[in-house]
Amino acid sequence: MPKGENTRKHIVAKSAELFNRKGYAGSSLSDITESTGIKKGGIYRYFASKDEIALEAYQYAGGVVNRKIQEALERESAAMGKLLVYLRVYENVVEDPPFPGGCPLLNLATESDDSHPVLRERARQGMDNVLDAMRGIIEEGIRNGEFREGLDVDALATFVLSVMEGGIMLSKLEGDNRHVRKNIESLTAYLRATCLRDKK
Amino acid sequence: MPKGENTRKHIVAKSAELFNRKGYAGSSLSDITESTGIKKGGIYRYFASKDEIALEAYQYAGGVVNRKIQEALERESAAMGKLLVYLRVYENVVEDPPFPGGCPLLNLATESDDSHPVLRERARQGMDNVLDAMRGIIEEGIRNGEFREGLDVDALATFVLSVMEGGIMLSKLEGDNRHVRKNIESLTAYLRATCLRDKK
DNA sequence: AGTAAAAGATACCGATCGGTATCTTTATTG
DNA sequence: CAATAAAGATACCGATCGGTATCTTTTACT
Repeated sequence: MPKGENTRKHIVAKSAELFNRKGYAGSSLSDITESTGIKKGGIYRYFASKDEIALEAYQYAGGVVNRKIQEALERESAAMGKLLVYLRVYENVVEDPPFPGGCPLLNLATESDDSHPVLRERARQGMDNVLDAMRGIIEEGIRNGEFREGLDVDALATFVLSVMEGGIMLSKLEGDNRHVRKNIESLTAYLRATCLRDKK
Repeated sequence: MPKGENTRKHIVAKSAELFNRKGYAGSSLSDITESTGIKKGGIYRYFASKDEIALEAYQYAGGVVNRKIQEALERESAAMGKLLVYLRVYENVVEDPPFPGGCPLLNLATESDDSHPVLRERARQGMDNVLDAMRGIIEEGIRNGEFREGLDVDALATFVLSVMEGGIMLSKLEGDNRHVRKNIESLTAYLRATCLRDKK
């Protein structure tokens, strides 16, 4: 374990917070040197460009959030409970988000979709991963009889992720978790009313 | 009507496209001079700072979208139809958004919430306006018997706006309108199942 | 047509941008 | 402990940033 590996990880971790808070264009190399305590010379030893840092940073941020989701998923058995986990992780976005700055996917997607193809591709991968995971949960739910058959799996995954991301945006903007929380309730009602096999 | 008024509007209109596509931090004064064809000297005659341009630009972009929504609302009589209008306006976000760059509220909110208090305040106003309008539609729906009584008005407005914004984000990122479209169907099912008084 | 005011272009400001070359310090290894 | 390599700081690069002072052109009014 070479000495510099820790430095590299430190740069990635600190930059990830910066990028996720202030965006790619809104974060400068000087911001990075300031928050890491490492001068430019030290940073460019490990990364070839700001893009390269950002790519790893968002990967890292996504990984942190994903780990927390996986942990919470293990505590759920029902498919419905698992889908709701994605929203519950952001239940306290305002004061205690799973990663500082909120949802990395939301932040990266909205910033990059019209301007930065490379970062956009990273965002798209993140989206695909989440949608895939959700589809797996839904299909499992259908297989074991929790969800009705004939359910539009793609549409439900899209719906859950949309409600989650939209709620995060609103709650962060208002500075109040009520939007995410109300969405958890509304989505619960939706799943009960139109997805469950035996309506309880 | 002084000559310069047109110039001013021209600057606002062009800057709005820029900001909504590439963000506030991602758009430079040079970008504005380039897209407007007006040099810096001309621009700073009408605006004191980049912030001031951005403020008016997002106001303008929101106004354009809002006008299209109002027009579509007039063609709907039922509350449910009216709520769905907000999503339908973005039915073709990818190739034909109501404003270039997608939803100004979504873009401004995600960029400004952790970094730019002034722009964030503008975004919050936009959010409040939309939620207010939706609440009005819902209350009207309850009053005339279309929606059941006891409906959580705030929660429903939050839910509709969340599904809309989340779908826009996903569709823009994937470059495919399917997310917004599927959300229209899912939301329709939700409204039918849990909000309508007489389930049809 | 002449004149004053409004509009806009040119040229410049210091600061910061992303990035690099080079030097010094710190670790690692024989 | 000396030699060597890895790590990081310093100092600099040209370009661009947001913003301004000044000059020229166009427009409007008498």
